[in-house]
Amino acid sequence: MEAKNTPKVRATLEDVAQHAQVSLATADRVLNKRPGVRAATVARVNEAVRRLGYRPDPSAAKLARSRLRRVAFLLPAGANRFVGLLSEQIAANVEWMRDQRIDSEVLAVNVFNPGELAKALLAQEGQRDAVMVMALDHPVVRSAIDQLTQAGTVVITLVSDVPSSTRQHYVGIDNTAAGRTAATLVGRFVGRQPAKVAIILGSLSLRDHAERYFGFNQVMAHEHPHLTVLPPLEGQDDATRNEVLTKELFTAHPDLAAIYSVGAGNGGISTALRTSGRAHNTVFVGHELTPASRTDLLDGTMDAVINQDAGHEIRSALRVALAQWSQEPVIADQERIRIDIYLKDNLP
Amino acid sequence: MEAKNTPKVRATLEDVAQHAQVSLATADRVLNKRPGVRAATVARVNEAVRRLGYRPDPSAAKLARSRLRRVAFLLPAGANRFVGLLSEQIAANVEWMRDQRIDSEVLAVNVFNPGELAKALLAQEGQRDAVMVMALDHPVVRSAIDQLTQAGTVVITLVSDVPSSTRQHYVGIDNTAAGRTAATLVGRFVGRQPAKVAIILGSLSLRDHAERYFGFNQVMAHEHPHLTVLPPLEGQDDATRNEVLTKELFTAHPDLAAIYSVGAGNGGISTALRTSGRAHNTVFVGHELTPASRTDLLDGTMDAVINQDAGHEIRSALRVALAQWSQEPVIADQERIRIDIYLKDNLP
DNA sequence: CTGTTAGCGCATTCAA
DNA sequence: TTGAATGCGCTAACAG
Repeated sequence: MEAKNTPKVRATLEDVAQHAQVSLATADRVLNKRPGVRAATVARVNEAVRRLGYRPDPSAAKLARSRLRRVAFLLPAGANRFVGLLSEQIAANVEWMRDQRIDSEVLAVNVFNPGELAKALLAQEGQRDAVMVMALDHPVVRSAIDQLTQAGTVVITLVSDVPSSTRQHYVGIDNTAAGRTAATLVGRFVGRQPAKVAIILGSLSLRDHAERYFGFNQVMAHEHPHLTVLPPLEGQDDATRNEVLTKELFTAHPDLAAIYSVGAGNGGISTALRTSGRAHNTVFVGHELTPASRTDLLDGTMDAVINQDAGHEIRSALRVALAQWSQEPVIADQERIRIDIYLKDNLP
Repeated sequence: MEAKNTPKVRATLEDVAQHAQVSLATADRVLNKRPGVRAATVARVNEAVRRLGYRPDPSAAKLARSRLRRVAFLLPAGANRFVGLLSEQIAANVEWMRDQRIDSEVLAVNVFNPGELAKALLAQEGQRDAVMVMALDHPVVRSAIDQLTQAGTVVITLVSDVPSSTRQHYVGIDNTAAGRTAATLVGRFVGRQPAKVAIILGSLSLRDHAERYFGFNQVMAHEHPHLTVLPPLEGQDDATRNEVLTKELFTAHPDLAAIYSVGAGNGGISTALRTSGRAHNTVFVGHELTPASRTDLLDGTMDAVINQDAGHEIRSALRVALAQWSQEPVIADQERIRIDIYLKDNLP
């Protein structure tokens, strides 16, 4: 059961250099893709790397490196609980980042304005080794991302993807699957009798919201045809607006059986449910585990919360960046962000 | 938003030594709790560590260390799918372990025999820096664990805990909560009409099974009183036995509404459900995501799978050990093993 | 009980 | 375009 295929004594860059008949410095140059080495030499070194199964020792590399890698997190400005969690997790990982020779900074950006976001992105060119961005999927933003990656900056999209861009990686959940998951929960919790289901979301122009909505409808249509899905209501992720929308919903559809909240601002929905005395007989499924949604889950106002772990997302983004810079290995299934389902019973 | 409280330039052991007026070697001795230093000197060094906010650089420490830390994984012998997943994950992490100066070995033990397990544990004394064990909670085992930790070996229980022992850490889920989670799923999926629910488990003498059973009953009794929970059936985690038990269940209770499978051997239950044509109208909730349970979920035979991520458990155990040995930081919420709920829609 | 010293494997000047 | 030399922060062997 032991790892017998990996040699007990690891090849060093020095070994590679010897086998390739070059100096340590040259070997290092080709390893780190630095210019100023003849093509033939590059080939020789790479061949030696292959033959020896060389992989750099991350510890040695970090110790020797003087310069810190600079990374920027571009997060939406404004008070969104989930974004707050992301910031907290960034803060919680500064020590670890120091150990990894990473220096990070959080920049608040008005994400809803594509122009501003693009400007903020472009301002990072040359300033950072990586930028992690919770982006709006818009042509202007896409092109800014592309320009950044051209310039050699690692770009990682966070939570909401910009799939058509050249970003190196997306860290976040599959939002269509998340929508489907919500639908199954709602469908099974409501039961077999015909009923109405409402959807409240921030805006259909947000990629993640649109995808969740799509997934939700898919499953509803195919697997729960006895349930009627009402037209989606856009509350701009605002609790106050959501509260109003929810109340209107109740008057228009006294027989409403369930609500799926796609975005933020769940507090408003909870309030409406509670004040109207319908908290326990309306199925309410929403996203993101926060102190508020946790309470709602425990007191029965919410029935399930679908979550993406902010801590995992931050660490994953960082690990992926590290892997891009060096030749460090990435454990694929460790970097897959899961769609967590929380009931009152399995809260962390 | 930047980390302004942590100094840009990190204190080194050398700095600590200077401030404490000792040599590097002595500083290192007290840092690593090695003997042969006067109490007064120890105090001076520790004071300097505190004042400077010193934390060792893990990269430097790993680079300098020649000896590998030796860890043993003691896993149940015999073909259990989940245990297989654990082994796979160990294998998948050998590269990473090498980077961390860890050398691991997997030992198959007959876990159901306390004497054998204890013997295997004791055999590790002096041989390993840490042992990760999927243990049976039994006095003989507990005392073996205690003896190991006395000897300075880090012991980490995996998947099933031995709480009364002096093991440094438990890596696994809260099984009572997992049982509660299962109950809520079953309760909500079955609906409001009175019905019967069956429980199949490996053995009530296994701590994790007993805890899940307990949690399940708790929630059933308090929140779903209209559901009748039948006496638990013990199938020894064996698929064949479970199939027989399930068939007997159907003849004895033609109106059975749900089955909660606490342990392994779900294949037998699925087979019984399918051959009797009840796969889609019996709620079936079980544990551990394997290729088989994944299929059952997708074809509707299973309704939910409660999982603990084998990969996370292995990496967590390793990280915790690393933290015990050195002063490396542990990110608490990263080490909490979550109770994952999988429906057909959020499969990874 | 304490100090001196020599690397660990790589990044990074500075020369050639 | 390439090489030699230095040092990152720590561990560990060796001296006293």
